Amino acid sequence: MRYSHKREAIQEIVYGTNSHPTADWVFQKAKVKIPNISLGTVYRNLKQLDDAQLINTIYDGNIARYDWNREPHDHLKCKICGDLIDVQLFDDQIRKTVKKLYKFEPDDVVMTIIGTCHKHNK
Amino acid sequence: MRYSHKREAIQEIVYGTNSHPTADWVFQKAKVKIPNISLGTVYRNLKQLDDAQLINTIYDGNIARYDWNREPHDHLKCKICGDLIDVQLFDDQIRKTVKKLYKFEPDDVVMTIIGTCHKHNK
DNA sequence: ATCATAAATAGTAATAATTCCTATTATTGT
DNA sequence: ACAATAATAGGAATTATTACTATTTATGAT
Ligand SMILES: [Mn+2]
Ligand SMILES: [Mn+2]
Ligand SMILES: [Zn+2]
Ligand SMILES: [Zn+2]
Repeated sequence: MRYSHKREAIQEIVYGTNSHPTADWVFQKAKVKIPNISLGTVYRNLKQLDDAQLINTIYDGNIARYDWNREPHDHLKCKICGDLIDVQLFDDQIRKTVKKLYKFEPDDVVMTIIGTCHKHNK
Repeated sequence: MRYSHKREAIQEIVYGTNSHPTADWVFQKAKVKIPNISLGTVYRNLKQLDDAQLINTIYDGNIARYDWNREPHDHLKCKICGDLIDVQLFDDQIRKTVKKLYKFEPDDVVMTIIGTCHKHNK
């Protein structure tokens, strides 16, 4: 993978937010710095960054979001404000369980807890 | 929600498989019994059945799949054959943890374990 | 620095999944 | 049987994403 000015900018944008942005959000941000960038370039580079293990792709319903955080972690999704919040839970036991009980070799545990975040406590 | 012949057929198709079918798969099956059914009708009715809590919608990457199994459960996704397998894990502790640690009111825990299923053991 | 090679890009077309629209049809209560 | 209106077919529209291709750019070798 050859160096590219645009890929660097795209990576910086993803690394600069905790909001798990969509491709289009990254595109809008990128346009401010690089007015002639195209959405296809954003998608291509996000995919390359994912392939290179520099970012993660997560699916929020049927839309892809990107995450700089490569540590194994889970997400809380607030059904009121839509926020995705990072949480660190322990799923070592889960991995062991599926391996023993289902003869399934786990690779990655993807967990999202849907509910209501602290901002909406009355 | 008024009775409809087609909705009943769609529900029966989803209830008749463990494969977590896509809308298009349901559409293909439905066409055998009801040749003039349209894909829009399948989507509309799957949504209504979900709203009526008769089926569940799950997202496999960025594609919607439908599940007759309304019991809280998780899925193993095999990255080789693509199969989605039902598993019952315990997430009571997870619910308590996010409630206490993150003041987050959990509603639903969605968990998918990606890996390799038993069929591919050498 | 010049050049050659191929990766990266813009701009646009194409695809895939899903939703929307509207004239017609079917269900249901009276 | 009839009226009210939910459901439907068929097609258009939308949204997210990928593919195509002529041009530009990075990079290593001369
Ligand atoms: Mn995250
Ligand atoms: Mn299931
Ligand atoms: Zn919230
Ligand atoms: Zn498998």
